Amino acid sequence: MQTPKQLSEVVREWAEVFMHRSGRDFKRFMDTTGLSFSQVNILMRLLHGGSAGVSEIGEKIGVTNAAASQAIDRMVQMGLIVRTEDPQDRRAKRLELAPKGRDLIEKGIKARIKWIEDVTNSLTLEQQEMIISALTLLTEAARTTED
Amino acid sequence: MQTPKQLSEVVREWAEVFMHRSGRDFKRFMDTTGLSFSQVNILMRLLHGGSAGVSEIGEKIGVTNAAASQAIDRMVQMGLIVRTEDPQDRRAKRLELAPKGRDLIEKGIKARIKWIEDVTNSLTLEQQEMIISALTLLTEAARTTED
DNA sequence: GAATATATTCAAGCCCGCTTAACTAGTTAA
DNA sequence: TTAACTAGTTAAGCGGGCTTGAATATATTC
Repeated sequence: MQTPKQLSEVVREWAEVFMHRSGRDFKRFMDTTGLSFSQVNILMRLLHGGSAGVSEIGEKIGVTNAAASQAIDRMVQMGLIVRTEDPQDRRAKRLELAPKGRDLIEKGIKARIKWIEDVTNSLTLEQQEMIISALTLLTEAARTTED
Repeated sequence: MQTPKQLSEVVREWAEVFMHRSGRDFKRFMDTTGLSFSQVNILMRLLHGGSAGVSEIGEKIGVTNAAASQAIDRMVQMGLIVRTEDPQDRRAKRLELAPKGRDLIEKGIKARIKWIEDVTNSLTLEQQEMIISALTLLTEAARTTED
């Protein structure tokens, strides 16, 4: 067994547990907020990538511009997203998270990972330190290769 | 800054990156397989928890028994799930992943985490070892507190 | 064994997100 | 300044997953 193979195996098992457990929480989040799968995806993208245009978002989440426009419009009316005209190109709109939207999606993420905190609380400080180092490393590495 | 606070912060950032990146792949997986959000959830649950009954699954993924029954039936016809009568209670059905279904959902998971492998490949062996240890720890801890 | 409860399925209909196609407005270029 | 192109919105309609309520079959209880 080589290290790379072990690593991919470990990642796979971790992902399996993670996806399994966050699935139900994700559904509950959609139900309680009244947001669709695509809408949550949009909020996540805005949280992570800052501002963006309508068609850019549609392309990223895999729907038509029309669908993206509709999904966004609903969230603008809910006060989750701020839609302003792009001063450079007045055809285009610039979309950003409103404070309310940022708060909502961050709360959603927190709810989906709360069980991890519960799990890590039962570990020793040394183990927690190791996990901090490892996840920091992973996060930073991931951010250097953004899409 | 206490260690617990750092840890939760690190976990939150990691989760944010993870969810952001797997969102698009998840959508693509649904589109290419023709499966709904609930159906993927069901496959994930069967992969993780072994066999289960219809209403048990409905409850776990947050829909009515009727909805679960329908979603499952479609996947039985697709050959993804095996539905057999429970010998103990012939009213009940026992659902299990068919080999085809197991294969499909495992491929889906792999596709959703491929970017992690790409990311970790650029790390040193020592760093990889640390990540292996940390994720193994997390996975095992999570499994001791199953829902 | 009659009544009640449980597990699942069936049937009808609703709701909502998505797509296509048309439309508006603004930009670019000849 | 006209034509072609781009960004976004709007409108109409479709499809599919969901819910409710009834139906079927088996278990349990008295």
